[in-house]
This record gives sequence, C-alpha cells and structure tokens, in this order.
Amino acid sequence: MGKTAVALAVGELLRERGEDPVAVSADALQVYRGLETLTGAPSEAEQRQLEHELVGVLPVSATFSAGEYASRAHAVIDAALAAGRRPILVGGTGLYLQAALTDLDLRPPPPEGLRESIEARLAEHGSQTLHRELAERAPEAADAVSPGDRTRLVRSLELLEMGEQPAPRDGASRLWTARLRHPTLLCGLTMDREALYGAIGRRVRAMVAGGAADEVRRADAAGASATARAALGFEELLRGDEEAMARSTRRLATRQLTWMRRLDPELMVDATDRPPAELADEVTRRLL
RNA sequence: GGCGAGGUAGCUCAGUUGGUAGAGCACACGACUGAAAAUCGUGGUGUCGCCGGUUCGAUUCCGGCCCUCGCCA
Repeated sequence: MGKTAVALAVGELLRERGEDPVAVSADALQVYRGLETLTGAPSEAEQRQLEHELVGVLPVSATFSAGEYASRAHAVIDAALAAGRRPILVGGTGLYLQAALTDLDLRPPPPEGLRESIEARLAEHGSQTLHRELAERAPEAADAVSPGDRTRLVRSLELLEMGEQPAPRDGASRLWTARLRHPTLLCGLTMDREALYGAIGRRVRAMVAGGAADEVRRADAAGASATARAALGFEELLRGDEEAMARSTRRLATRQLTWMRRLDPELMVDATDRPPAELADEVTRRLL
C-alpha cells in the first residue's frame, strides 16, 4: 500500500537529478482495464506525473499469466534502458517482480482444452487420487507438490501430458537476486502490523465508496476471465461482503511480506507513519 | 414471572456413555517457476458461565445461581 505514492515521489527526485524515470507495474491485476478502483491502479493524474507501463493494458475478458507478463516486462524494461530511461518496478505480485527482474525458466502454457480435461478428472476423482497417479508416473514431480495443492497438481499433470519436464526446483529461489537481468536496487516497503491493518480497512472502505462494487458488476457482465476474477474483492463485492474483502486483503498483505523477507533485511524500508517524500528520499539516496 | 433451548478458542459450533477437549473461519509463520490478489503446508491460541455436591477424578452427573435467545403471561 502506498507504493504508487512512493514511486511518484521517487520519480520526482530522479527527474530533479536530470534522469528520465518510467514506472513499470509488477502487478497481476493492474494490467486489466476496467478494474482500476478495485486494484488501486494509478489514476490518470498519477500517470501524468509518472508514466506507468503495464497498467490497464488488457480487457477484463483476457486471461493472463506470469509467462506473458515476463515477456512484456522484459520488452518494456529493455526498451526503457535502451532509451536511456530509468525503469522503476512497482508492484505487489512477488512472482511477477521476480519474473520481470530475472529470466525464469518457465514451461510452456497448456494447449487448448488440456487444463479443462484434467480439472474435470480432478473434480471426479479428487486430488488424492490424481496425486497418486502423478506419483506413479513422475515421482519427483509428485514430491514437489502437496496432495492438497490442486493448482500445482493440475499444472504438474499438464506438463506430464505435454511431455515437459517439471519446472526446476533447485531450492535456489531464495537467491534469485543473484540472477538479475540488470543491476537493480531492490527495496521492500514494510509497515507495523497494526498500522498496516488499519490502512487496509481504510483502503477497502475507500474503494467501496469509490464505486468498486459497480466496477466489479460491470466486469462480471463484460465476461471477466478467471484470472481477472481472482482480483481481491471481485467475488466478495459481487455478493456484497465488504468485510470478506478486507480479510482477503489482510491475508494478501501478509503473503507479500513473506515474499519480501527473501530480500536482504537492509533493503527493507519501514513505511509506518512516514510520508511518501521521506520514503522516496531514503530509497533514492541508495542509488549511487 | 412460567415453560423451553442454550452458555466450550477471537468468531460460528462439535464433543467428551466421568480420565481437563477439536473442526471451520480468523490469526502467526512458511512455500511458491505460464492460474500467483491464485494455490497450498505447519502451528491451538481455552478458568469448557459461576458456586457447591457426588467421585480417586467433573467440562461431562446432581443442586443452586448468573447471563442470552425464543414462546407464553
């Protein structure tokens, strides 16, 4: 939370230094057009202050993925650097941030219909049975997936059907910062837990007051894809449960913190009760 | 006031034919390689309303009291 405000302030400071900054969103949901309020995407006014890439680039009916994000992010970042600009990655999706900054060894997406047929078998036989099947056909792949993890179980079976090796699992993900595509300053914004939960409550209320429920109903009517519907608050607001949305948001924030704890503790910036300009100053000072 | 139902984890509730208790959610921590705002793993955080009685032992049985809800007055 407050990422955008800090990014804008950092952009301002960089321009004062004579640089030409551009923000690149590392966010799985802000890519959608039509969910701006719900996803807290930078407003038009904010985007006039600092250009943002990969925000609002897809209709809600589009299905998105980490792989698609990775190639778009690499293209945008490399183009900015080639033009002498300073890209500022801003975002709360851990996997996407990693995908933007490194070369993940992603497997191909499933061909049309494969996922659906595996999901149908999952619904019929249950995850335990499919996990046993995976264990017989590909023991190492099965070891890497807990029997209850339906998403990864389906993905593993997909890869097996496609004749692909499972994604590498070398345990080195904690060291991903050593595999950066470009020299990068990493910073994680943290906040005192109580202050964080207070801010989340206020943020959710502001989103609802700002018309998030109508936005979601429009997206629903426009045939939102499964990946767009995964936005926090999408299903909750369709059934009018604002408190459930706040709960989900809290849980997301704690998972984001888990991602960030993989960074060097010296890179963390405590944002509790501090204005964006001050945080931006602390971050920017670390460049050079 | 009478009758009935109920008081067990932060919440909603199970349960113990008497051996001090467990699910979901919440919460904490972790994992995460083309669904990631997704998905999953680990962790019980408790005067079992209060006071007595019976008992080797009571959250459980008995009595009294308090509180909540419903119906009747």
